[in-house]
Amino acid sequence: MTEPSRPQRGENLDITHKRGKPTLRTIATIAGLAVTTVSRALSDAPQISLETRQRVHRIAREIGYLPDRAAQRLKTGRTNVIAILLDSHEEVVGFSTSIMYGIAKALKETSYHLVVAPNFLSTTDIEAAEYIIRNHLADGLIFTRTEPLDARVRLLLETGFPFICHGRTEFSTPHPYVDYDNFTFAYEAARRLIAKGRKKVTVILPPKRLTFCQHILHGFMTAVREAGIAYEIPEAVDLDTPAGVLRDFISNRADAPDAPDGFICPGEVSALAVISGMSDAGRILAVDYDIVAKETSRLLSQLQPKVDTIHEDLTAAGEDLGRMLLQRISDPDAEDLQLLLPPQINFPVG
Amino acid sequence: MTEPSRPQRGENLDITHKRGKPTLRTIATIAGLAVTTVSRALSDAPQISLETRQRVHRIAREIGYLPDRAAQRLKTGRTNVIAILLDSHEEVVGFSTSIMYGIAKALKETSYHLVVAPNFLSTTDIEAAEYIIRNHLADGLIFTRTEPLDARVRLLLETGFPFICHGRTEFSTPHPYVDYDNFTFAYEAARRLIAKGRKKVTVILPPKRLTFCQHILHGFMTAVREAGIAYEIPEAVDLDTPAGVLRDFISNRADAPDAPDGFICPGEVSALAVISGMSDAGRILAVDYDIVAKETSRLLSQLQPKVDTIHEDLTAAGEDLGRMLLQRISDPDAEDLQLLLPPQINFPVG
DNA sequence: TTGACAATTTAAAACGTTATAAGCCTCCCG
DNA sequence: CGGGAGGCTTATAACGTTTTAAATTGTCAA
Repeated sequence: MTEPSRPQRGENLDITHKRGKPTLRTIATIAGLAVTTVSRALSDAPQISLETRQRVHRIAREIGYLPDRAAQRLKTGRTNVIAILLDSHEEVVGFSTSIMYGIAKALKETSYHLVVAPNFLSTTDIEAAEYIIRNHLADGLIFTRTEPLDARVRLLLETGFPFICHGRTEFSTPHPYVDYDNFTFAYEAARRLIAKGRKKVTVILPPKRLTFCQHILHGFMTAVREAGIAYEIPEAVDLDTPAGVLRDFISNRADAPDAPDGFICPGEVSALAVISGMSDAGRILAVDYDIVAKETSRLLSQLQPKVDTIHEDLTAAGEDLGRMLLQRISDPDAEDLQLLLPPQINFPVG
Repeated sequence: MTEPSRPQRGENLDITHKRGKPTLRTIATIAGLAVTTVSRALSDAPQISLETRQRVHRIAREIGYLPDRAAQRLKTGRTNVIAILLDSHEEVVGFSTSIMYGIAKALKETSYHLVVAPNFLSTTDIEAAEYIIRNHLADGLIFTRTEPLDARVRLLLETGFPFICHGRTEFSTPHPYVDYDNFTFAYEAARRLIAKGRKKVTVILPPKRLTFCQHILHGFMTAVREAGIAYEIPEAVDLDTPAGVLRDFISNRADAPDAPDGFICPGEVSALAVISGMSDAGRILAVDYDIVAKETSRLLSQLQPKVDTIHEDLTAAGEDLGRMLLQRISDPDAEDLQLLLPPQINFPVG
């Protein structure tokens, strides 16, 4: 199978290259082929004979050849880079690490790298996106915390740049997204509280500008209206409120008349803050009040087993985001790039 | 100052380029200069006249020129990439997001990008580093959670590849690092507990293989010996123990004889787990026992103000890591690339 | 025997940048 | 007036890949 005496046409038989790394030329010299042939063989072009293709692949594997990203990028214009836009919100505990881990998982075995593009490259996050598009710093973009008429989405749709976001929008043009079914989360959470016999329910909403705030509110109100139960929506606090402020708010509210006894917390920190606040007011969890919380780690359910939890798997979401963005990049007309992930309900029986 | 009638020597006066992006040639055409000249002018080579340099810079700014990373990388061999090795440990809440944010902050305004290299590119984390070095996928490496004879550090020292780690090692060859002064943390934490009149102190240690476990133990033991106070070191649990397991362990221990009444928790989750466990055993924080905890967010002190906290600013650490790695890259002989960050003690007076 | 054709392989050019080595002036000195 | 010497600019060649077009085979019908 090996052809040792094939005529070597390369004028330079020195295999070790200046920078030491094997290149196409290294393989070409070894195989006695032209660089072009090696290139096409490696990309499995049908014009290259099967035997040659296999031989080239074998040599490449043996000498540990890896195509030079810079050269490929320069030639093809493709960067093989996925950028993730971090906004400065990231102080919130453990938020995007899981998502990034998931994305990285999806990118494993592909030639894509994941680069972190913090929004403070520019003054606003939209400018960060603009900058990346204009200068072709990536082939695709991922970001989170969408708004109904998200400026980033608008820009990306206009320019036709591949992207996927975690969260939906209200644009009429469909676009790729992965989202968590927050309607169902809030609906089931409220029903759980009602089933437990709570008399007045409430919910710590995300900041109003975010799309999923509406979804949660909608799910909450649907369950509340179905049951005809009392409720209230705090205006002074949201999920981004510092834990200490939220805690004080809750404890003050508990001391006032008609305090709610059922809480929906779409985040672990808020659940802990509610527990602290209620505790300050002398209320005992599972006795005086109940909480249903969304958790993205196993932290809350382990620390506070009396909290009913509904899980959101952000690592899985990240994996979907990565996978679907790659699809979008390779096929601009791809369908089915919208995914709504179902809540994982962990209520104990009874 | 502008020279409108300078002879245009380029044969191709078409400024708009195929891919639309301005290149050196675009500037060269506009300025009536050679590409080489533009290149050197932009890098402020002294051989180029000041006037030309300024003119070229101005044009570049006006048309929004940004050098092509791929071409630069191909030509110079420099990738302009910093890679951060994530290990799968990242489930732990909020760990590396702050560090990454800090690194990104340090890389802002430079030409460096931050890429996330999860260790599962390969089976072990050392292989991930090997892969990156071998294939020149980055100019420098950042990683965390070092061990005394860390395999990654050994490899990087041997190959001379630029890196910096969060945490120290015990190699005789000095290398760049940023670390938190965990000795002082543990020492001051123990002294605080002792000052509060606690009779028996304990500490939840990090996994033993990590360098900073020794530092914490050393600080702890120093304070304990100075004061001649009772202590114990739990063997069955560590900082990576799931919160629920730790909680059960603490509560069981509290029910047994000679239980400690002073806890050092070098992590927020462990502090919350200890509080839960002690609460299960009917013990009340600040009455029956005290905790001094390390916190990397403001979460714990806001939720549990009775916990004494010592702060570790991971964003700042990340910024130092980024900044110092860039120094190391540009000057292999740079000194002073070792930084020990002091604990920020937040004990209330009294 | 000669094209024609398919099946392979190849040479050459290009992507945008930088490094090397020249080039072209102008000025000054002998 | 010849010849450097500076001061500034430039042409050329690479980096490693892919693309376009062309060349080299062998095969087979006319």
